[in-house]
Order: sequence, then structure tokens, then C-alpha cells
Amino acid sequence: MSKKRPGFNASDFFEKGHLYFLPHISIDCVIFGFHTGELKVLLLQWKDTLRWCLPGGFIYRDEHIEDAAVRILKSRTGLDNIYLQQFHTFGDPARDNGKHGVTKLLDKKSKSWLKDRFVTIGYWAIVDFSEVTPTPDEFSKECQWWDIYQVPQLILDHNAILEVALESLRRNLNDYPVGKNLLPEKFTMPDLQRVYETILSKKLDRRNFQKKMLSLGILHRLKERKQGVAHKAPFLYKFDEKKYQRALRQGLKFGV
Amino acid sequence: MSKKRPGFNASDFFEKGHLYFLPHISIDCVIFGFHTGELKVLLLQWKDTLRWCLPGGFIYRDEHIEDAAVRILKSRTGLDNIYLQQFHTFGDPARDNGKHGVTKLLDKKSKSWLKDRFVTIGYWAIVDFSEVTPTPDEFSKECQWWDIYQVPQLILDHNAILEVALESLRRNLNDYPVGKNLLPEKFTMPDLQRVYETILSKKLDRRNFQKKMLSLGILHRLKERKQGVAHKAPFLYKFDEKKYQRALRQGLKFGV
DNA sequence: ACAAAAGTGTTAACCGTACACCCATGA
DNA sequence: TCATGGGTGTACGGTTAACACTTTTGT
Repeated sequence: MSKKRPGFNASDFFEKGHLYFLPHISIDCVIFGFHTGELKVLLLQWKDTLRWCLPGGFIYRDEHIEDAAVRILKSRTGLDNIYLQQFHTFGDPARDNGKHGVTKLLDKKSKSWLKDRFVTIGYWAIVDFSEVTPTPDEFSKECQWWDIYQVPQLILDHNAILEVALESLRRNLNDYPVGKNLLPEKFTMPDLQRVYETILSKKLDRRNFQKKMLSLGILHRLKERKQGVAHKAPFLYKFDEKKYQRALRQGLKFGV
Repeated sequence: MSKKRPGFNASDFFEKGHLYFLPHISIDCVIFGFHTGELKVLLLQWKDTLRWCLPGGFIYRDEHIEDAAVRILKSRTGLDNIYLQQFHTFGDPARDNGKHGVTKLLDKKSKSWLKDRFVTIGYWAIVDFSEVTPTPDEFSKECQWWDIYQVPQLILDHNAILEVALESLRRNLNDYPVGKNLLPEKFTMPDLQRVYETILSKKLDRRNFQKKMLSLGILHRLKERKQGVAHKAPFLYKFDEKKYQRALRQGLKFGV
């Protein structure tokens, strides 16, 4: 699948990028993580305009779009092998990096493949926050987690893309047990509940949630309990890899 | 929204199309209809190779992709204002019209924008069979309805695209009452049930189905019954436009 | 009269929701 | 010991699924 790709310097990229990449098509990734009880999204900040945006990239001319999405994800997070989902393709002709003050780097260029209208394919991913190393690209100053409910104004239609991704993630909760990717290996039932509550942005009943989750038969309760907590210590759980995979194949209903 | 677009002859299209359309991006439409108890899909047959494919097209450089999909749909069916849904974007680098014997028309050309790899955005639509006028395009010999469960081998990955569209349509049944678009104005409850059974490809209980549909409160039973049928004549129904629209906004559950 | 298809009603099983009770722990 | 959070069980109500009965019509 993945393949050695040439490196670029900035000038090459602006002037010759179209020789390597498909023109007019981009990929934008909405990378979800979970930390301190909040749903987070990974954003990049442009060096020159200081404006924030979704991490994205382009597709090599001989590259599968899924592979491109994986590559982009890996380059921003260091992670491989994560849950990745295409959710929508955005094609307003006003999606144009040459305008809207995305970056001043393009102003100087009289002509660049980047100064045109782009159709972008949206992917979202859910990752384990603790394993991510946020990594800026060449044009960005920062790569940082933002609370999903506090993201600033982003470039172009990136706020709208984020909204659609979140809706898609919520719908997906019914078919896919999301905890596995967002939490560390060992976690407690309240941890898992927090994930669902944050994504759905509503309170769930503690007792019913536990029943539901356990009834899916994809969790394995460990002997140990969580250490150093106030009040009664909750059990630790792991996902039972075998049952988890089997459940996915059979299309269990994970909804809450 | 829609806009006057230039006409093309075949030669212009092959040699200068890229001046008007976005290169490397196409749209493919899976157009569903319903007739004689069968779910149908509209297919085109190439003049030269006689191979069948999904109706598709390209995106003008200043055109919204949704508008392009509507335009393509209208040109093959004559219909405007129909239920259209983007469901997936396909990006295997092997999607290449220049190979795979799609058409011999490209063989002669040493170079054409069409002889390259294409990323295609998939849309499906559900339409009233009786109102459609299947219309071939310039390169196709036939435009014809096919039983969904009997489609021939199609070009490129079009069979796979069709499969994904069908899955998406099935999932969508829960959120969208599909009968309105697939049936004529007046229809019977058994007609409606046939639609659901065909799409889901499974038998439903006649009595429970009726109860469920009526409980949604979006149907209006007419005084008249169906004419000239063997056995007991079923009632005719219409969709109650006002209640139907309200239900859509409120996100009723239409599942069966 | 009978078979086939349609309209109506009843019942049991299932599932989501609400909530009561008990246990463990730190302040 | 008390407040807080966690684990377990029960009871209610709505929805779904299964199935019985009656009505209509052509042969």
C-alpha cells in the first residue's frame, strides 16, 4: 500500500506540485481525540496568517485516496492503523485557496495549481489522544488539539466540514463501538460513558449505559480496579479483541 | 443555481473538455426506479464497445458538484427536483478510462484529459419510473432500466459503486420515506410494501407494515379503491404533503 | 363455494428508561 | 459519618413481531 514519496521544498510544492499531485482535489481530515473529559479535534495554524484549519493534503497521481488519507493522518499524528472514515465530499466552487486570505504565500505567485478551486474529500478519524504526537507541516506554526465545542473560526468552509464530520461520527456510533480507538488500552466504565456523552453531547444514565455496554459482550473486565481515586474504585476493562472483531463483522447495534 | 452551459461536439469534448471541466474528477449517478414489482437502475450502453455503465459526467470549473449531479440526472431522465444523495467518493488509481476497454474512441487520441485517472463522486437518486424518459448521451447507444438484481458486468468499478449505493439507500430507509419518490401519486399499501421489500430484499409482514406506515401519519387514504384487480380491492393512498414535510423536518423514524 | 388478497385486532416478547438499593472510599 | 461515585437489580411503558379473524372478489 504505502510507498516512498518524493520530498518537496516550498517552492517546488507551489510551482511543481501539480506534476505529482492531482489538481483540484484535496483531502481534509477531522481527527478526533479524547482527553480530560472533552472531545478534541486536531487543528493546524498557518505560519503567516495565523489562521487555523483542518489538517489536509493532496493525492499523488498514482495514489489511492484512502492511502492519501492514511498518509496525511500519519504525518500529523505519527499514528498508523487507525479508524478512518470517509464521510462527505465538498464541492462548492467558492472553495478556493487563492482567495479568502488563507495564506499570503500564494499572493506572490502569479500562477500556482493551489490558486484554484478545490473539491475536498472529507475523512474523520478517531485516535487515542495519549499516543498522538501533534506534528505541524511545513506551512504551519502549530498543530494543536482543540475542544470540539470551542474551535475558532477556520479557513474556508472548514467549520462546516467539522460539523458534518461530527454528525457523521454520531450516526456512526450506532454501528461502531468508538471507545476502542479513543481510549487507552485499560479504561473504566465511567471513562467509556464520558466518551459517549461527549460525542452525543447529552447525559446518559450510568446504570443503563453499563448494562448496554456489557450486553454487547465485547468487553473484558479485569481483576484490578482503578488506583488512587476518590470514592469507590471502578473496575478496569479491556476490549476483548476476538469478540470485538466478531461483533463488527456481524454488525452489532452499539447505539445508546 | 443552474446556468446556461456551452454545447460540445465529440471532438471538442475529447480535446478541449478540460478547459471547461475539472480534470480527474467525475460524477456517477445511480438512478433507482421501481416498476412491475422490481427495483430498477438506469444504465447507459456505449456505442462502440456495447459495454454498460452508470450515467455520469463532469463538473464545470465554476459549478457546484451538487449542481453538476442535478444537471447530469436531468439530462438522462428529464427530471428536475428529485431526491439526490451523495454517498461515497471512489478513488482507486486504477479508475482509468483510457484503459479497461471502456471505449475505442480514446484509442485514436494520443492525448486526452479523459485518458487519465479519475476520482468519481457517487450520487444516488430515487425517481418515479413512470415519469422518466431515458435519454442516451452522445456516446451511448441505449439508456435503459435494468433490474437491480440482474445488472450485467459494467465498466471499471461501476458494479462496486452500485453495490455501495444500494447499501447506502438501505441505510437511508430509516430516515427518509422512500415511497414518495418511487411511486406514482396514487398507490396502494401493497405497492408501498413491495418497494420496501424489494429494496431491503426481504419479506415483511403485511399487517405490521400497514400499521407502521399509517402510524407515521404521512399518508392520506382516498375514498377510491384500486380498479380491476383480482380479489379484494386495496385502498388507494396519497402522501399528505404537509404532514410529510413536517415529518421530514422532525426526523421521524421511517424504518421497517 | 373456494382460494387469494386485503383490512382490522390481539397478544407476547423485547428493549429502553427510570429508579431503588447497596457498597466502597476520602474528607 | 457523610457525601460522592460505583455496581447490581427491578419495574414500567412503548415498540416490534407473530398470528387469528373477517371481508371482498374472481373463478
